[in-house]
Amino acid sequence: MTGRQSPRNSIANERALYFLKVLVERYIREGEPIGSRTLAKDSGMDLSPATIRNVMSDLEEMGFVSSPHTSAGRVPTISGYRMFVDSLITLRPLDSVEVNRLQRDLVGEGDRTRLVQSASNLLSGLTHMAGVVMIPRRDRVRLRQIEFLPMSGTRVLTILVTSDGEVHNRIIETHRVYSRSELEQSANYITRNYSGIALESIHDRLVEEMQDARDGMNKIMTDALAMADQVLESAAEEEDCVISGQTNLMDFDELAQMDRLRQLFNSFTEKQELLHLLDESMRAQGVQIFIGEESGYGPLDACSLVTAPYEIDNKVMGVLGVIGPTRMAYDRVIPIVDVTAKLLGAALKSR
Amino acid sequence: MTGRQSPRNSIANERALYFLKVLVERYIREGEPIGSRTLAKDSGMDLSPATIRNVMSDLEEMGFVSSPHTSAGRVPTISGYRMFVDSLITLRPLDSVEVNRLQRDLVGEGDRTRLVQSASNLLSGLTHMAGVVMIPRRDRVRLRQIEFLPMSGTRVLTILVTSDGEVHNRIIETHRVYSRSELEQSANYITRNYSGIALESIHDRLVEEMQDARDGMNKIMTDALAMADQVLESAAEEEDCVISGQTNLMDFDELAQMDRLRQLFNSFTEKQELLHLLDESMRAQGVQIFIGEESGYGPLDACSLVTAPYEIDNKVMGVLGVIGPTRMAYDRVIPIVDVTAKLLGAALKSR
DNA sequence: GCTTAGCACTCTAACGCCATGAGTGCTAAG
DNA sequence: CTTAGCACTCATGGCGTTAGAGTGCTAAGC
Repeated sequence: MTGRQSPRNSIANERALYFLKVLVERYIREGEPIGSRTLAKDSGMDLSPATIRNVMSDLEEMGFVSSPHTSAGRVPTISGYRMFVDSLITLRPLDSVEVNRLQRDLVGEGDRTRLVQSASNLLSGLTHMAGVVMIPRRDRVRLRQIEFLPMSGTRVLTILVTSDGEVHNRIIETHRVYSRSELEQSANYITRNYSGIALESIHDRLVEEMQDARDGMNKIMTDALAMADQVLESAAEEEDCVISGQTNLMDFDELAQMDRLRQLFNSFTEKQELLHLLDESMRAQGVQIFIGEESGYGPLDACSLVTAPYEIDNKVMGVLGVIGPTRMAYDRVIPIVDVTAKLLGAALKSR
Repeated sequence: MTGRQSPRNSIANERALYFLKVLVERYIREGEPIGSRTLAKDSGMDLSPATIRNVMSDLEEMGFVSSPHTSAGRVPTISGYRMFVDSLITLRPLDSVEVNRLQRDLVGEGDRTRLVQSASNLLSGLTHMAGVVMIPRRDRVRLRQIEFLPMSGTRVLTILVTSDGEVHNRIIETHRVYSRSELEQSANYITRNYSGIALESIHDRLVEEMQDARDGMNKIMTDALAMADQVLESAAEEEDCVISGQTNLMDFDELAQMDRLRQLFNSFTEKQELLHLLDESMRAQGVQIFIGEESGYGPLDACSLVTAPYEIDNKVMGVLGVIGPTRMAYDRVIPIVDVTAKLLGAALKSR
């Protein structure tokens, strides 16, 4: 066992990592396997290709690069990318002009939904990849007002307004026909007794009171409470995310296989698993990166996901990010995601 | 000029069209150019390939078929498809079991939006192509109720409920801060004076009254009317459509070129032009078909669009349809679209 | 002991060539 | 009008060859 074979010398190792950095940067730019000659020139260090070949051999042994076939150059492996983004990367932050423009594009959108949508658009526009913004389950949101309006037959339109100005509505089937004034009274009762209370704690109180009402044979009350509970439920389950610029992904030839692409697009429609992933990165703070199979979600195998939580008053409200090919310009994407998250938080706050 | 060259003989012509029918049917099934030998066998008529070749030559002259290159068989042209669906096609209607299943899948969805969504899903599921359902601008819909709720600062949450139970809301910037009771009064005023009136005629009345209020220096009133007008506007512009099963289209190799596909998918996100097309076919009654470039809309050049308006009480409410490759099983798709339109109409009525 | 030139080797991508076969159009005979 | 026969065209796929890029190894040089 010589030192050459398994370089534990920290200096040599550092140099190898420098070459890894150069290799990844170049590969991200060009998209083609990097040969020793190319890397020798690119590195700026005056070394011959032969030396580089030795280094590359080391890097391969460390699992950071691999070659598609005998006579091709090297490409980064997932661990290579990992090492790159964790320790080697030189970020290219946005300059103030760009930040200002971003900010300008983001404010002036009154509605929360609109704001989120435009944040997603910005992400996809800036990166030429797919942007995604998760609309969080707001857990500190309170009930503000509830309305019941009679529809045809036993149908009732229920409207729920929350403290942050979101409006949820749902059509509900009741046991008998209620008059307009009956419904109005019921709604007023509930608004009076429950407004200002956090949504998630209302349910429990409702069922409790429903029990009481049932015991007292108060059928109207039971129905009213049940209606409130239903619209509450539909308001609670509305966790969602918006994705934009999906079609940008069709331009990357590493994703150009129809079946892969199809899976990917389907996962954008399903959203379920994606939400799960985003949910996970809500706990982390700052930018988080899933490279290739790291996400553990099949359709994203050939992709990377760069996310950042956005917060209001230091409280995490949701996550946003970018989906693109594993070979993406991380040095640029990371600042973009980071800044957008901060700006979205600010924009939401000043709403 | 002999009779052969330009066959105006109606009998010969009829036979030629029969062969066109067989050719289109076969081409739709197999997807490959049809040669004279194949067609001779397929037609069931005891004729030699040579004869068929003559007929094919006629069909080519008539513009119904063409050959991709010298030694390939013939494929239908757009006019060929047109002739086929207009005069030659033998429809394969759904049997009652299928209709029942469809009906069952469609009812039980209370919400109008949900209903429309599931109709779209059904269309794409049944046809393995993309389903689209247009949510119509309801022009006979009346105002039912309006609410103004104060938000932070000068923001006001406006909620508008229409006679058919749709809820629209929007956050609006006002000139000064209004108290809860001021807003309540304004909303009550508008609800009292305008409920029961068709949405589209409200705008004119509002501006009229706004004029009067301005003359009378009644600032509160002007603001209230302006708010109502804004939420009205956003309710009016919400013409939209849902598309599902887009990714199904990736399986058709005639659409497999990335750039085309990308255009197509983008057009699904933009929707603008698509809505225009659908709007057009709202005027027609019964199933309407746009084949290839007939739609006059670039991204759909390689596609066909099969639509049918759906109606409630003989009044057209909207359009639904299917988007797929030009080479689609029209004999199956047309009945599916037709029946789904009827069922959706019925389901919406019994809402 | 690291660096490097030299060299044999490997593998892919591109190219040209050719054979194959499907299908045509035309002509002349039935 | 139908059909057999025939020459012709053209896309497709297999095959061998070449060019080029890049590697790993060895032995010499600093």
